[in-house]
Amino acid sequence: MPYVMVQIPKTPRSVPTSADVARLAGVSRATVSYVLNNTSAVRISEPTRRRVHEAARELGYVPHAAARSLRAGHSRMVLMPAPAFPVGPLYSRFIRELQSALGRLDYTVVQYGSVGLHGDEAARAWAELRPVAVLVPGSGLGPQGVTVLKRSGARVVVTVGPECVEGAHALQMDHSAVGFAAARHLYERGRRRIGVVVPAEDGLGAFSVPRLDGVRRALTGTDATVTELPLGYDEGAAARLAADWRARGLDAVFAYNDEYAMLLMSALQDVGVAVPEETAVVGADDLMLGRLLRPRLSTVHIELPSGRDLAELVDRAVRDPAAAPETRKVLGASVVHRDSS
Amino acid sequence: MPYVMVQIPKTPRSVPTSADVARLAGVSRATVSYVLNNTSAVRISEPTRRRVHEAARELGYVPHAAARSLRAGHSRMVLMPAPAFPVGPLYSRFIRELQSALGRLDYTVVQYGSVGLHGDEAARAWAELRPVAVLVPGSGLGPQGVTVLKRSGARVVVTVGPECVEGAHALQMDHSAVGFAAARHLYERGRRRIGVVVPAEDGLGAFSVPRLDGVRRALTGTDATVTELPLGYDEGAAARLAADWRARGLDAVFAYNDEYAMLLMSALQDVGVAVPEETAVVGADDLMLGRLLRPRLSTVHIELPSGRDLAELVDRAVRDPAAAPETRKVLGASVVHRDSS
DNA sequence: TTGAAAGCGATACCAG
DNA sequence: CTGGTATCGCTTTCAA
Repeated sequence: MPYVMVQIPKTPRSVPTSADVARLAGVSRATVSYVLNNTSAVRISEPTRRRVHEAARELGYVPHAAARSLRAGHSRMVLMPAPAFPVGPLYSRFIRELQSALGRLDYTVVQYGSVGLHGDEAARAWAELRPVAVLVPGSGLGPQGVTVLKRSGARVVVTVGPECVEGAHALQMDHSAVGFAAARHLYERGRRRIGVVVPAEDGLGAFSVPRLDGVRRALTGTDATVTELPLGYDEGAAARLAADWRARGLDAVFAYNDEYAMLLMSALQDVGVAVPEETAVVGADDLMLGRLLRPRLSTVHIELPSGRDLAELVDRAVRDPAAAPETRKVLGASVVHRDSS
Repeated sequence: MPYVMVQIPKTPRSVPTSADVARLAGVSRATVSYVLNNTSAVRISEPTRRRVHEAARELGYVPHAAARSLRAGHSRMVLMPAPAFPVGPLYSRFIRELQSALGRLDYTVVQYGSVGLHGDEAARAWAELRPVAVLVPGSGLGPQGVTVLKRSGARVVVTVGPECVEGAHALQMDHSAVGFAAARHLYERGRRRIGVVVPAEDGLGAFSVPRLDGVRRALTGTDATVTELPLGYDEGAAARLAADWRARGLDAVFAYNDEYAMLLMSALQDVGVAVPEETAVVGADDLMLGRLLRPRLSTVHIELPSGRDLAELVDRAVRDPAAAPETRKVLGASVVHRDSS
């Protein structure tokens, strides 16, 4: 008795494609596509749908995103470079919010690990993935980079950082506002010889330089002086800085952020410098831990844009790429006065 | 006089393809591919190479990754889900190291923002990108998920977390070792009624539960007791916990990590509980800031695997996917005894 | 040394 | 309702 041998691969050699599903279900590839995408333009009979779903499940079929977006000519991938610096709780929360908001709008958010890539080289690497939108925190993307991205199909480029770049939307987070607020606060409380901590760590320059500039801006035209204080994030460095503190004659310091502030404040106390009497200390970021030290740390509370807002901006821009790039200033900086200043 | 109109698009309507480059350079698409990929199998004349490069530059040509990997049948993308929890400095450094090490091995590392996706659903979403390797921190990936990923072409799946999953390599980071070390330390110092802080925050259960288990494991068969202490990360919650502290009669607490430890220690001091005399406090993660509080915070120093090691494991496994999945225990936990215990 | 053409996987049009 | 088939951009034989 003759019979037809139907191959049922027990251990599938290669990854199943829609053609395999079609074969197993006894239909054409087109039908598979219709069924799995719930295409409303065509009506497929219920038994067929069932067979297709069944076959897909059995084979463990997963559609091939590359093939799909190649065919479609576009994707819904939003790309951001993965941060190259130690991320704080603020930024990390911002990213999570953004991801979840974009996810709800049906975008796929991907952080691209571009270590060692710089400027336009990085932009090209991102462009290879043909993302529909690119969000770039920090500086480092020039107009060239924006052009590369747009030329390769990105409908939206948003910079999230200090600068505006031609052709890109900008969430302008002007960190100089942080330094500005801190300096104003210190000046108003009678301080005149003001130190500004500048972290020695790499990758923080994008934040520390503007913060320093903000301090300078706040104090130009006054009788106050500004002194840069390079500081590495370790106890030894802090102790060395504190050792000859009195020789510097500073009566206040804006310490870049709360962590550096705590480090320095602690070192100052160790050498007997009274905080705030002799030297006022102000941090930034309003970390929980700043409230626990004694004296409680004064700080600059930073208001980042909500991830939802950015997600909406992206979505709007994707739908209407012709619209003029928006530039929005989005960094609230307000001093939280506690006991260290 | 008839002439041929050569279109030089001033504002390119669509994104340039290798065909456009070929046209502009006056060669075939094949030649473009050879030149741009430096294919050594064929020798292309220098003038031609120059013309191709010129044309590519002029058009701002960027190859299409999807098309390429579709044709090639594989990619060098390493995918990891983006963390859904607030990342600390340890983890963030680990990721950066890993990215840069894999980058040097010519992989493209991508963090996939899978918020709201769970278990196998997430695995399917990842599989659509056809990554050559998937690194999954934390738990949440079942054997099903591993199967889906492998079936869709992933040559390597590595879990980085508490569990081993069938078919996947595992960097087993057994956080119970952290609790274990802390508990041993406290026991040896004569403490018997030991509290364990369990963060109320979402997403931390993957760490807090094993840490608690480790404490339990260290103390079974002894005369010590273990008390769970749920705690939200804010001053109010800490104050409430501290308020009726003496009623609990605990003489020690392992506070999940340094941040919760500092929060709680501060609250205890506020209500007059002497640390370490009345209650010893131990944190974990060995943050810089723990050394700044007084008393200086005892902590469990955690040794994460180096990103380079993991990168090498991935690379080795990609080259030889047939090899048996390795399971490596990689979490050093050692107590750093300071003044709070 | 270069060009023509097949084909990777999925989709959407047009016939049947 | 369902099945061929052209197509997306790129690589890679095979011929010329």
